[in-house]
Amino acid sequence: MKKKHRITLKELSKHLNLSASTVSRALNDHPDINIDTKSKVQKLAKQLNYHPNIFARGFRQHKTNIIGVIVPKISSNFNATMLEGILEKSERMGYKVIVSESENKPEKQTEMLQTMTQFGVDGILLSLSKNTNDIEFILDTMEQIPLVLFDKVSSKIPCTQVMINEEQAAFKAVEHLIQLGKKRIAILKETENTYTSKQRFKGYLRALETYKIDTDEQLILDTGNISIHQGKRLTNKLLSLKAPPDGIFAITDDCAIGVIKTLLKYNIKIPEDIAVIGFSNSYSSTIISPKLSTIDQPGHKIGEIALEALIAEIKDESNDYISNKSIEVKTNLIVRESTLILNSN
Amino acid sequence: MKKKHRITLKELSKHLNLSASTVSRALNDHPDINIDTKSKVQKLAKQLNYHPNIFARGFRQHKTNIIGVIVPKISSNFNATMLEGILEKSERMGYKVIVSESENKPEKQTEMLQTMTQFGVDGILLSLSKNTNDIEFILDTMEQIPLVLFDKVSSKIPCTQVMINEEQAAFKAVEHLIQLGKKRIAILKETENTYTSKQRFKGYLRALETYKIDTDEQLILDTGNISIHQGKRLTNKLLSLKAPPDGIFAITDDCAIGVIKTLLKYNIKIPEDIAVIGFSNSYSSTIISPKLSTIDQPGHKIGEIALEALIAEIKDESNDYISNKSIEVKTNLIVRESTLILNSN
DNA sequence: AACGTTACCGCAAACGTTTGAAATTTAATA
DNA sequence: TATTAAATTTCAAACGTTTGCGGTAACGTT
Repeated sequence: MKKKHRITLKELSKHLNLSASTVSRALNDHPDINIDTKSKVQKLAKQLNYHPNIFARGFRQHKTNIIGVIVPKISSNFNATMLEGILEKSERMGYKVIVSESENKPEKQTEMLQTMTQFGVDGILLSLSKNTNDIEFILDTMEQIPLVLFDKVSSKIPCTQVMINEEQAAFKAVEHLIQLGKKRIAILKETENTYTSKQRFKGYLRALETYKIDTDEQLILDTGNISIHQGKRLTNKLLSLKAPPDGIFAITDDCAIGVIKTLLKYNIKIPEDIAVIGFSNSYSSTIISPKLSTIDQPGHKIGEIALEALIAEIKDESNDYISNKSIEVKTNLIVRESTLILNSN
Repeated sequence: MKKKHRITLKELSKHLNLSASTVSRALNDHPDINIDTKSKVQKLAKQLNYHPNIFARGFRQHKTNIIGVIVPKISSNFNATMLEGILEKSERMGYKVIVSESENKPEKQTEMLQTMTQFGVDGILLSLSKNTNDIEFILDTMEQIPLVLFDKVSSKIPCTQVMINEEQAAFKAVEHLIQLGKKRIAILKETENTYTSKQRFKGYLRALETYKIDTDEQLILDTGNISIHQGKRLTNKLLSLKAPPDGIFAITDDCAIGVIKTLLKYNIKIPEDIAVIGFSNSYSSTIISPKLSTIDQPGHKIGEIALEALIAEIKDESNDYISNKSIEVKTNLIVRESTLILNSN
């Protein structure tokens, strides 16, 4: 299909009997240009529906006003929510966003990182894939263009990172269980020491310690690929214990849903016999019955803040200063039926 | 932050003692170039990590290899799934994708359409916002660049469209209910005549007609904003009928989930007393208990096909030929607990 | 009247690549 | 060997914009 002819600067300048440079400056509100000519130019530009050729401009200015976003999986609701935040903010800041997903494969992530830099994005927003062990390439691209990590971050990478305080959020979740009167609280976490899993586990431990509850190895379970299915499996394991738990903290909502489903299967009362809490405030957590208590992660906000931070770095002219601050976004405990014990006084 | 120097065509050509044009052609596998020089050039290019400046190229060639995608809401799981299909396919075809969402607001949609064309995308993939009444602007942009509609489409817009056969899918759903022995089947649809709602309603009617079941106005309910909440409300309405239904077809899974929740509240047996079927095969449909029967829409595939169709149009040199074919993607009936009647023989 | 300032505008180069046409080399044919 | 054809390479222009620098005109100041 043939594109329609689009009016150019030169043509515009001819219409006005001005030089292209003057028109360019007028359009860009350069102080050298008389206010009257400015308005004249801008008026005609609007009239003729002139729009600068973004490629000529980008070509000239060595910047694209495009930022790249890489997430593990775009169809995960939480990632999509963060993306919304990013999109909304970027639009307001005059940036375009190109997105892609690593499918949680480090190779794919490397590949995307590469194509994006090659493509010429001004900066990259990255949420780490699972099993990102080889940091090399990320460090490489960081030398080329600004990069900020969000959500799935790593302290090994020296750049600004935007995330929630996982440890504190997990602490809140477990504390909530304890305040319900629960004493034997299990945690379902990941085997691999992802940043997320590790931090949430730390929060779990600190909560127990704070409230003087002994940890019990039997109540600390982990699995490779945390999911509904694994939630079910681990719950079965917990139930076969001589002293089963009275509260379960699953580090993802999905896993917690698996927990609830098998608890229901055995007619175990939730939360009276066993209370359950998840993490994420996913949509499904409101569908399952009993509704799942969980930790709300403000995805939208994380996205917004990450984008802001990245743009700040893009605009920062200071040479190869590597900024390195962690920005933590607050979480909220959301109490629903799976931990809601009605006062029976 | 300062970007690293990237090697250019000229520099590369100097290294090789060749002209820039030869190098350019060698890299692009032009038949004029000797095979030996080609390989020599390509080797050094790789070695020096040469990558063409995308903007210089886009500038020169008047194309960007970027395609724009606009969906109503990116955090809707189904949209995200289609996006995955688009991303995957586009990557393989050498296109970048920039995405944005209209938030189901026609004004926003128009705005996005505009910025994308201005930006210079090679084509647009659009899933229509609700209440898109003013088609004017879409028609306008269609004159400028190729555009294909997907999922949320409209027969009023003369362009190629990729979608599921809504009518047939709805027919299947209702037929399934009928084959269960249900006679009084209600439908929960949208008040506004969206393409989707209208087609699904047609399928409902055709199924009843095919199986010689009279329609009953009382069983045809609609609501403005179809949702869990509305599903609950409408179910209450249905249950207060003198002759309540024995099957309910909700045109979205969310709505169907609302139905199930209130049915459970009144201890109505699903599916024995009332069977329920939804539409979409959303993640939640597997979370709710009983698990929801539904229609699977192959989102991934729709995305892929839509992208293919768009690229075909982009590459189509024929002038302003407006292609106008509908591509229908097959759906599958998914039977789960909410319509699963065990044979009691 | 001569000079310096200021305000405004145009010239021309530059960005990195592609591409039509011309130029050169090589091979093929008479 | 001369001539033509084919294969390979180079030249130079072009794409649309921005920007350093130089130029002009108008004005105020000595």
